[in-house]
Amino acid sequence: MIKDIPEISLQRLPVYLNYLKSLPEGDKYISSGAIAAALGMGEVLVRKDLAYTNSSGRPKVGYVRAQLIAAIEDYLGCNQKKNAVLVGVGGLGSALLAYGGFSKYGIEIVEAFDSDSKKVGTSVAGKPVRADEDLCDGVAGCGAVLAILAVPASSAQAVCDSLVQAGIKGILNFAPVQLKAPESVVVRNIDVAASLAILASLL
Amino acid sequence: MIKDIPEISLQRLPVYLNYLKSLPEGDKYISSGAIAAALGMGEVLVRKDLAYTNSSGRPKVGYVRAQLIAAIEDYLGCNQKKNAVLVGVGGLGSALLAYGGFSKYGIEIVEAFDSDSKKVGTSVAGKPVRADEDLCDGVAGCGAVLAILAVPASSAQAVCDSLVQAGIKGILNFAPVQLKAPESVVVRNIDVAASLAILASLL
DNA sequence: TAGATTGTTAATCGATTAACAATC
DNA sequence: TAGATTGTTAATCGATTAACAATC
Repeated sequence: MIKDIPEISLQRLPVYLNYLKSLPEGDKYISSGAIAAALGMGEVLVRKDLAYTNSSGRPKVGYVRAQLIAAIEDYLGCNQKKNAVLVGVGGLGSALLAYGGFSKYGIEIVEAFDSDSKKVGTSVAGKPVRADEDLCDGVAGCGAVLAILAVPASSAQAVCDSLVQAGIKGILNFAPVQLKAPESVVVRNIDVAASLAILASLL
Repeated sequence: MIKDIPEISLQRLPVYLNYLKSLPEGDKYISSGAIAAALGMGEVLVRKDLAYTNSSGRPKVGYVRAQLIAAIEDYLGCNQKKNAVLVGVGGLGSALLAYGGFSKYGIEIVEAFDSDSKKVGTSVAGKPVRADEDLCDGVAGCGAVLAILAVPASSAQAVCDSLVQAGIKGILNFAPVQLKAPESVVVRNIDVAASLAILASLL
């Protein structure tokens, strides 16, 4: 699914989606200007972003809110169920396993992996924790294409290699390391500490 | 501390920092080309970014690794101790309270707040959990300028208002809502589910 | 019809990259 | 000296914004 959308526009789609969903049921129509004002951005930008999702509005009235939500959800693939695995059942990993927010994007974390034999065999938030060694089998078994990497920086690259080997196509990495992976595998990073530090340095 | 650096360059500084720190002690010098190759970016970009930190290299040899680390740390304010509070001691909040990664940026989470009276009075990862009502006093008492918002979307705006009232200047928001705050308060968002959805839609 | 709003084309702005002089 | 690397200026590229025609 190669998309003709700048990644920066893509990143704004969930923001629109959350906002549109938060609107009262009664609001049938919404204009790009209203969205822009609520989110603090330019209205042309909003229209351009929305245009990528194949949604369209009516001059004078705006967009039908329900249609717009459906178009964004469709574009983001919320209706295509995707399985994910999580590696690293520490504090963050456990919290993500318990987090229900992935489902609105059609994503479910189905299995977790950890190197700690004390955790292996248990289940967290109803999801089985398996041994790192089972990663390849596990990924194949559950048909996961996505992985969340929540292990310490020191083991992140090794786990990444295993995930790639197992056939994972997208990795969301929480370890503060630049992972090396083939071009065919998409890696994105979230570094919470760095994000807070950046925020602090803007004050 | 108004910085003459594009935020996008600022965001790359922690990446350089992590990489430089990961290098073996023996490596005294490092060139922009080597950094660029390791991180998969252009070498001119690396030099431009590094130039913002007031570091400088020597033609032919490169940068002194230790100096570069010090310059980036200094620029990011890692040497100025900053206190943060965390609101919402759920799974994610607890994980962040236990996470040690903030200290390398000079940030410490000193107190937590939660609306659940069962949690109030306990401590998580050695940090006291207080009632939401104590937020204003707590922030004043510990001199925090930063806050991590890890409450459900439904209460995020109300907590944000309290944080602003309490004098917090920067908020890292994990709830999938666009917070309204005065211009003088910097808000940045991390939406893990949206990040994974975006990643998925790039596959 | 007049006015509001969309969608698109052109202009601007900012970030990245290319070219190159300086220098060690 | 020759070659590698920095730092900066100019060119390119991409994203945002402005202008405006289309339309309901």
